[in-house]
Amino acid sequence: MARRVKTPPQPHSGLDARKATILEAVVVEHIDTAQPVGSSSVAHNADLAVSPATVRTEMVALEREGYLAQPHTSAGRVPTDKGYRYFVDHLKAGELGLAQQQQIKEFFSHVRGEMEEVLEQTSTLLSHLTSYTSVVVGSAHSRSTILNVQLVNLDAHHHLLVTVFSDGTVTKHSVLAAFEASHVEVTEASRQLNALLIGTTLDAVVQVPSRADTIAKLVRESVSVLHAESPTLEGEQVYIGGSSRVAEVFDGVETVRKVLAILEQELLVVSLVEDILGKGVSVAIGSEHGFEPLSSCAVIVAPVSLDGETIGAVGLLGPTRMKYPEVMAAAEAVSHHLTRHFGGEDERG
Amino acid sequence: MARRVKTPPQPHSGLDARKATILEAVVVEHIDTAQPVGSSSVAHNADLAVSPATVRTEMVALEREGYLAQPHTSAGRVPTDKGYRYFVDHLKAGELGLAQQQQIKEFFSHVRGEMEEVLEQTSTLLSHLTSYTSVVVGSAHSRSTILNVQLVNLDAHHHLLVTVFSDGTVTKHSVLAAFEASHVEVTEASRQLNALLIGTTLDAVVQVPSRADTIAKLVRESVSVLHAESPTLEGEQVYIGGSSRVAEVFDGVETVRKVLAILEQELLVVSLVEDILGKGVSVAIGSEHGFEPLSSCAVIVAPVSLDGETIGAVGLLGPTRMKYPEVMAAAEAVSHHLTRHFGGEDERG
DNA sequence: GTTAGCACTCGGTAAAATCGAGTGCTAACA
DNA sequence: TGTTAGCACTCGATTTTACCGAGTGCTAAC
Repeated sequence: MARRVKTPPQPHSGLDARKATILEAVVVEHIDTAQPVGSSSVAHNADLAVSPATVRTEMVALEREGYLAQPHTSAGRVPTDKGYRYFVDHLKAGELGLAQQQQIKEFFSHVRGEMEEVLEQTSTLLSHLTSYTSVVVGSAHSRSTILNVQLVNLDAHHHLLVTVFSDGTVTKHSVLAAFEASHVEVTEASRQLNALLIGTTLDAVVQVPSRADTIAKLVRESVSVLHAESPTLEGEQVYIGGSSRVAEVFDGVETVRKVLAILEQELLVVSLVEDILGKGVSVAIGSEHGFEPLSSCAVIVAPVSLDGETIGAVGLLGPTRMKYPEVMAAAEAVSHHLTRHFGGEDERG
Repeated sequence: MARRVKTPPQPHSGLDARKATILEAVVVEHIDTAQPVGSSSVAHNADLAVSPATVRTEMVALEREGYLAQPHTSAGRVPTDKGYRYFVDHLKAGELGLAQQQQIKEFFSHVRGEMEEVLEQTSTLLSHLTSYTSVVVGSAHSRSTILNVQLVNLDAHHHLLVTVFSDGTVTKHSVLAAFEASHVEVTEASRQLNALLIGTTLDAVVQVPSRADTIAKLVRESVSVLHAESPTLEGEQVYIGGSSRVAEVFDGVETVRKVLAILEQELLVVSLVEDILGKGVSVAIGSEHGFEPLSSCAVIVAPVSLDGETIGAVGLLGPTRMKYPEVMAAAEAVSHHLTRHFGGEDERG
């Protein structure tokens, strides 16, 4: 699924302390106000003991180096993607508001149910916490082994193949047979399927009986249906929370439309998240991810793991001028809680 | 203000032929242009052999009777909800474009897979067909009987209860036991559960064994987990297609936000659709459904049935000035095809 | 009942005027 | 050499004004 190479964060050259302070001040204020930031407010705001004029000369330099941009002459400065990147890279560990910590704790102490439900509710939680749109991805189970298979007959021709995997996921597949099969035959086929499949993974090839009787045909049909499962499509669940936030945090109908259109395509969302996914909390700003229609967005992703393996991810999507510290902290906190939730004392969905 | 002779408000039925023609012309043009419609364009457009002045007098009457409204003096007229209602009620059977008929046929001849997937893809189809946001609801299965139950153990304490219903749906529930249970015990519990539950419905109470051994405890735990299932929440699937359309067809960020926020809440959507659901294609315009935040929307709903019973619905959501004829035709066509698809020759998900 | 004629209304648009935040530059200063 | 005050200048945003014209309601004639 993940195709593109991730661009490693540029090792930023210089930027002496004062330039860094100024850049940070610009980013912070612009995130807050959504307006271009002028030299005087920076001079006041940050505890630089310098005049606006000095700030201005520094800003010219920052602009030349690509950290800031000017919407037009005689306007304040606005951070570029590169500016945000610097800001994010030099962020000290974000702090999460007490209220939000409380909310997370509360949520995870009360939540219960299957993994699917937990993930779905988590996406709602995340969007409430951050007021951005959230994306929660539960990864595919193609590596899991089969714990149990059951062929259930609906009527003479229609059967349902229900498969339980070791990671707790369950799939069902219709098996439509051209021939009639009795209840007894289906039960026997079910038994044989279990003998064949238990312990194997989906992509493992199994030896199917070549006999021509009803039972063998049922078994063959079932196995082939199971193998036909597209490994990419199935099992990769996507839960999107707070899509209405898109209309709040982006301006411009066209942008809103584009972002919503992307969110509709779950496959795209999955690959986007997986591209960005790194070891800890990862951020893709503006054009850093390859998705042109999302060039005005920033995406924050944190992994969720079980037994050391990444089994999913939580993500947040907002404008490039999003509240990075809080949102990154929230993503990290939730990803931690989720990891503990699935790995730990509780049921494993 | 000059007081005129009061004419008692006409009961809905009235509207002589000419008024009806004028109203229809206004509705059609306003749906097309989104602009207030003036008397002269109506006089031209509709094949009335009358002058704009006459149209104007009629419009005054239509306004007095509540079918039309004026955004402000010296602007054209705009249909009210009542106006749209009249239009819809007096619509002759809508005709569907050939291209769209083709698209539907194509879709249903190729689509396959479980009901869930079909419904999901249908929602995408609908939104493509109509360029509005679509809602597809698959109704709950609480009335179905249980065909098969399987208790699978993940490890000593975690088990998974997988239930197959006669309508082809499958549910899973985690069963977390405080005590250890062996593979053999779980298998036996599974067997007993099948004996107990096959053929019953979810809300039927079953006699559970009162013994204190591991197997009996597993059985009791499983049955209670199954009964704990909220009958409203489970099984009622909602698929929303083309939510990005919201940003296209509504104007005003606030409206977009509100509509998206509603769509996020699946329960609300289900109850909205079920409220509107009638025998054939039903329409709710503006404030006709009780949802205040959707007062600028119209919703079109058509039922999907299996064996004479309603098992779901397809819906379309757009602004009150939506293209009723086409959209109603599309909803009807798709609902028909779906009904046939599930009832007929194909697999039944 | 219908229509032409007409004065009137009022939102929308465009041109003009104004404002002011913010800039870049220069010259003086530590 | 780096910093700063001073200053002229820029240019988007806002307000003001003027104006157009689509569309109306009314009236008087057909």
